[in-house]
Amino acid sequence: MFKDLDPLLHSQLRLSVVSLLVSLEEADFVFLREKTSSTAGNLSVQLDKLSEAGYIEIQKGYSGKRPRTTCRITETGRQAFEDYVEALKSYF
Amino acid sequence: MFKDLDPLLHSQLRLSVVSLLVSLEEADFVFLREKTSSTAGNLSVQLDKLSEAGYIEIQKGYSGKRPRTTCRITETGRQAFEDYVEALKSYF
DNA sequence: ATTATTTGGTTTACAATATAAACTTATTTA
DNA sequence: TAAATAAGTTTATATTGTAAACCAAATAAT
Repeated sequence: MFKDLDPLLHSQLRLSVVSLLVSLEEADFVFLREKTSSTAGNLSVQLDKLSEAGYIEIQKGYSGKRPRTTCRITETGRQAFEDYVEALKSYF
Repeated sequence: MFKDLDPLLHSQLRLSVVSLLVSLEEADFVFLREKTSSTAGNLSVQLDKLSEAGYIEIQKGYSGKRPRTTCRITETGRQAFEDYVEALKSYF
């Protein structure tokens, strides 16, 4: 009847992040924080979860002297997003 | 950028219930429990929340001698569902 | 030169949620 | 009349989501 919704994506902030990464391929922490209007703390936690699940890859580097965390979606993450969108359709 | 998702509907079970009620107009507790594959306890709690928010109306009556709880969606609930679907589009 | 502020985060503590287990009350069935 | 089933509700627990507090480094102000 209703398809299960991946709990990892069924969260406003994580869904926003993945949604952005699906089209952008790469985005840094500050960009994501601004686009999602989230706090840094919350974003940090949610990025870790997505990373833990293998949905995104996180690279910590530097932009000049300032730290710069960049994220990109993985194939797993892209697939999960597609599945999520598909599953949602069963509710409408 | 991303529209806020009504937390009351952004829950698999509550969304399932509202989704059913939007097209069915009326459904009883047992029907909802079966269609959503939920436990009675969980369903009971979530129905209360939807009712509390004015998204559904709950009527407790009898079918013969057995108790029968029937639910129907309210105009508020129907509108909230539409808004939720609309908001979701901003993520895709 | 030292102090204060900003930047880019992470950790942690707390509040809210979701969920199932346990319970209740009434009704059949054995 | 005892056991099982039905239809829920209540309550306890585990999981989440979130922001506040924190930290380290860089830049700006005095």
